[in-house]
Amino acid sequence: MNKAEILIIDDEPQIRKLLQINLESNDYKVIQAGTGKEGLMLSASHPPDLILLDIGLPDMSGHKVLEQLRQWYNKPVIILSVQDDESSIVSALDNGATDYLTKPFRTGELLARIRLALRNSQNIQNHSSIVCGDIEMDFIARTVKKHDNEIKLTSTEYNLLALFVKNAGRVLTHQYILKEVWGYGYQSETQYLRVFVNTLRKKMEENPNNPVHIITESGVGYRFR
Amino acid sequence: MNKAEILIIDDEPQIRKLLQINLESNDYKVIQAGTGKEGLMLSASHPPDLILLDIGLPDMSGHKVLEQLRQWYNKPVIILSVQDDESSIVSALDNGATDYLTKPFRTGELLARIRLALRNSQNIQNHSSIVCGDIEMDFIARTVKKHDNEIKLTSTEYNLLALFVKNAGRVLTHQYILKEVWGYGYQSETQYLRVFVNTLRKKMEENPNNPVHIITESGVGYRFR
DNA sequence: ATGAGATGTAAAGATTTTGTAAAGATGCAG
DNA sequence: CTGCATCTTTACAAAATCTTTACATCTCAT
Repeated sequence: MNKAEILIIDDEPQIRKLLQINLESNDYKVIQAGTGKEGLMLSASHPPDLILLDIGLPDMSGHKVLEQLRQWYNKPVIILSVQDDESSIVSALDNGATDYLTKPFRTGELLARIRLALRNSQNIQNHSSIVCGDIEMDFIARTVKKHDNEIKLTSTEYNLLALFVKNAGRVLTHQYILKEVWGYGYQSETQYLRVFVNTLRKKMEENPNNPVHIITESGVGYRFR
Repeated sequence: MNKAEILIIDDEPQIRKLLQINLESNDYKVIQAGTGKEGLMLSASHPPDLILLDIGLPDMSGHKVLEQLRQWYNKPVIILSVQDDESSIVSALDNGATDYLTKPFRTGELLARIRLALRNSQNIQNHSSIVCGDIEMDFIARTVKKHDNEIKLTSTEYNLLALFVKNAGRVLTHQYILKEVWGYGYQSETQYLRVFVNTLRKKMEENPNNPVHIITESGVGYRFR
């Protein structure tokens, strides 16, 4: 499982720094924005898994930012605010905020509420599976189906196929694949790759002699489509 | 849509009265319990749509009530507490609470958080029992039946099977299972898992040598189907 | 066309992971 | 205290997976 990415939208650099340190030490990846506009742009170009949004931004109200975000973004948005104002809280919660914390907040509590929000968003929506022709991969269940029939893959086979599917269409070099699936120090073991690509083809392809999914790019690597 | 039913578990009658008035005037149906035991009984006999749970109960800790509730109840549980104690908040949120409000709370905020919780929970179904093929699990009675015959399971066996059933179809890693069933610090005791999976298979599977329910995913974990 | 380097394939061997039985330890009810 | 149920630990068997080897086949520049 990859690190969850959290976008902080807050104009106070010292708050951002504090949050960054705490979040990163809890194994989240942190992205930062100092204005509402910048936050909206960043979240659109590279959607994070959760957004921490300050209500008191210099360029536009956090309420406005939330409203715009919710037109398309459906992952958690936690509001941070110095305003301990009930109408602000109620309005934010009724307009799509996942939670609302008043500054100064306690770090432990914030982290717990982030865990909760991420847990909920993972269970409800993101049953993210990718479909590539007749192949369907479910990354949460860790299963692979071909024509709705489950294919049994070993752990390494699954990791290899997942790498291919996540990079469908692009050529992956032998070295890169070996590094990602087997780890550092295996980058010259190209024979492993041949063996595993072979068994994957036998399991997935209609005709393993004439593969349509795992294409070999001679001298370079493999490509999935 | 019928009125949503809210169960209040709180020992202070004046708080219950205050909540009742506010909730009923917002078109919720209110049920009340003055002790943890009573709350657990009421929620089991007639599951409400949301529970407001006080931490400081006379007969048992609200944390304990929450833990027992979460064995089968997966609709929102909002904690109300006079303790503005970070460790209590974190522990509640990490153990299944939907939200945590410190008394004295503002009614408008509470109502907004209730609306939010109900909105979020609408998509999730609440199962007090689940049927998986020939296996039927009743989370309230804590019993398991195979072809309508009750299977006798120990507490640990039951917890393990419940975890599997609740996550049917997805691969659960050894570490995750150990953490959920045995707790932190047991994450490397994979041998426990082997022993218990073995006994579960002997009790549930038609042919334990060729299990159809608890599938092993070598190198990763197990999967229930 | 040809041959060297790259890739594919099958299968044996090595290693890791998992399954199983059973003995020892623990805790709890009567 | 005793006996029973359960959990923990140990030892070994069985199975699955990974690694290695040997050789077949393909590709492409000459």
